[in-house]
Amino acid sequence: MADVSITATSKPRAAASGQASSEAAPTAGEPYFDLIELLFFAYRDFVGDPDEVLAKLGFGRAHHRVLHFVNRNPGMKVADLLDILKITKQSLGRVLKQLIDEGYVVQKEGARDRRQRLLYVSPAGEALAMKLAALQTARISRVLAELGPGGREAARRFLAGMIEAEDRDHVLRLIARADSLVERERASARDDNP
Amino acid sequence: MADVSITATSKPRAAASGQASSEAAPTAGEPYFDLIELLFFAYRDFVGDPDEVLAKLGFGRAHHRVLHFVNRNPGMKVADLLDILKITKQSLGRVLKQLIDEGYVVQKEGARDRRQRLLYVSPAGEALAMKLAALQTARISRVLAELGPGGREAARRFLAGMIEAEDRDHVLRLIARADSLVERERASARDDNP
DNA sequence: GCCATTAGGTCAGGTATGTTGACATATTTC
DNA sequence: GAAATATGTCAACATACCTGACCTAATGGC
Repeated sequence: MADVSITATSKPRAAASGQASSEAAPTAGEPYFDLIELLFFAYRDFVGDPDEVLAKLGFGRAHHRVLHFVNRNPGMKVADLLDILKITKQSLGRVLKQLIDEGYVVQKEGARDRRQRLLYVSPAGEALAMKLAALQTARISRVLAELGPGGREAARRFLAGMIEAEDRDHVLRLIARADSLVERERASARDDNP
Repeated sequence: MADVSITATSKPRAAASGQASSEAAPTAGEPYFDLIELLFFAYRDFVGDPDEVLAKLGFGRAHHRVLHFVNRNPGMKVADLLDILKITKQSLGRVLKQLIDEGYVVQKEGARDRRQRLLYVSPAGEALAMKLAALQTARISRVLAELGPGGREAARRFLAGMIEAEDRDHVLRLIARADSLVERERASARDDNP
């Protein structure tokens, strides 16, 4: 990003302290412009790293989301994915088909319910998903190292709070369950006694 | 979001503690899946509030971004906006034209350089921009109230750290400068002695 | 066993937002 | 006067969404 020089009304002043001038809390309805804009820029760079890798494979952000959640929730149903991503079946169908055709995702018929097409990542799919997660983790790690102890918990609480109240518990459960799911998958890969 | 029940490998276990099981720090390259996913869900809900309002006006997220930055940086050049949004002139042209045609943004010829078309929000544009910012601020306010003192600064440091290092200083300057710009605009609207 | 429901897939067509590339016009700068 | 700059525009295209309609196969209630 080049310098953005506002020419019309710009006059020399205390501009550019480097750290956005802080702690003038938006008491009477003053918008939190700083956090609004930081969230915009932070999110863009956060998804930017994976985007570059994906573009080389002919994939986009939509493929990333599908691959990510399937990797995190092996054996999930198509309907679960639709629910998490909040997109339509048709939209999911297109990207899912590409991921399957190119061997990153596989479907298995449900054992109890044979209508279901349970979703799993292939070894290549897991490798890609983990590569993308590693890129994002690297960015996060750098930040948390700068923030020191408590930074992770603070970030987590802020972000969790930003989630729509109605969905928040579901999301937190999803994250917790996925953690234990992946752990269980690994255990049963080492040793067939989950 | 409905319940997402993973049927294939799911067995009863310590799932769903409500608060994602914490503080098992990703030491040896363990991805920060929790923060990755929280960022995804938080951002989606963060932009979701404005999206609803915008949809009723026939606008999309692209219009929001343009309107937001013009509101925050009155008198900015088209080139500045291209630089912030990192999109092409043609993409910007389409949404900018709509915002101008519908009276939310106005252009004025630059005084020093008459090639420039400096961008300003109209009163209607400012009202809309502030309405959208208020929605996002309401969400943020609720979170910060839950987090207690220091929450805002922690969130700001986390988000600022997530921005690409190369751009970070520019963004922080942009935010700081916009704060003082808006303040100055208001002062000169009250009293013609900036 | 019949039938409604469910899980999933697919066709057809439309919108929003982005892209490249090529030009055009006015203005400033050297 | 020529080169560079700020902006706008035309044309064509790609992606990622959407709505609506319709299909198959399997399940489950009765």
